[in-house]
Amino acid sequence: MENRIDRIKKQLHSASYKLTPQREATVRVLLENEEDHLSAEDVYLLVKEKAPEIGLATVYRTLELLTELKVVDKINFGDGVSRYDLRKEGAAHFHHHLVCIECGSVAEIEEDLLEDVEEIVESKWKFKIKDHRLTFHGICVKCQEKVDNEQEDNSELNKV
Amino acid sequence: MENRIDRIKKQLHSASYKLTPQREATVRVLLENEEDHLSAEDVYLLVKEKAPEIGLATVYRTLELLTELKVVDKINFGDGVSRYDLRKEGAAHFHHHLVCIECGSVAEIEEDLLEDVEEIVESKWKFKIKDHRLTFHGICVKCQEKVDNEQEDNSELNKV
DNA sequence: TTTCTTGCAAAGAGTTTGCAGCTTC
DNA sequence: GAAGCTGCAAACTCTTTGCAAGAAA
Repeated sequence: MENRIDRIKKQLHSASYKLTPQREATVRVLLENEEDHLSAEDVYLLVKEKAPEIGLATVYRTLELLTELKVVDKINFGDGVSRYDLRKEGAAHFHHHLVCIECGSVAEIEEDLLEDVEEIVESKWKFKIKDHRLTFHGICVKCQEKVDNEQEDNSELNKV
Repeated sequence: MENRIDRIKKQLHSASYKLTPQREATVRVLLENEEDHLSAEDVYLLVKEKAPEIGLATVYRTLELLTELKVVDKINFGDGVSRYDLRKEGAAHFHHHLVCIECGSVAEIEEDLLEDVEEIVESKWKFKIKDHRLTFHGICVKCQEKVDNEQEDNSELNKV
């Protein structure tokens, strides 16, 4: 993890920004919660635990900065808040998401899967693709099992 | 177009809603600007031309209603505003978008293209897909040509 | 010193809500 | 006249900005 911090520090420096304590605390929170899709507010609350004097505006400014440097990706699942997702190192493409419409959980797909599709789009629409956003909305395994169990329960009840 | 209004009217009725003059005006604006990706404000301004007394809140309420009935899809290209996109009749899947990072134009792709990908996702991640959002960010044909011309201009200049 | 960065508070943008009045059945 | 719908204004949420003070080069 320290290496990643160092690399991010270099990225900041090469764009003439500093890795201030506030920025570092913010980056650490993102690294420690890599699996989650935190909103600015979420990040703020977590950073506050390490650096209580930090202001929400600083968090917003840092997240904006990290987005600009492509350290994180700003995503939006349609719930009115922007979320920030650490970009995997060396990942050529932005990963995809599976959003469960039952429980709201968000899973990530690292695999590209879009190579063929992008090829078609570039040749057929003459569109030079730089980035993509792919989100599937549906029902996660857990919620599917939940429904199955309920149906089972109901049939049990009907027997009685 | 009248048929589509009629069908939307029926959809509303079957959910016990009425097609009031304000709602009809809103739907007509959406039909007349099917190619665009209007924000609530955009819709409001256009509706005001037909029905000047309409309020912004009514437009928001109508768009929410239409989203609920799946007449329109609410989308977000990350610029802070929600946009509303009329769902194509009979379209099994939500269409895709090509957003130009130069000029901001948004083109639509009707083709599904994701059949194979969805199959993989459903079997490998056991995720029951209900809907998807796919947006490519890149450079549209026009802006590519613009860049080409500029480069040409520059080389012309260099000659002199 | 000069430049960058921060925290705070205020402002801004987009959206939602409460409510009284108006329609419609 | 009950139920649904509307316009208006106020409220709310998320995000950005202005500014004086602080930290770093």
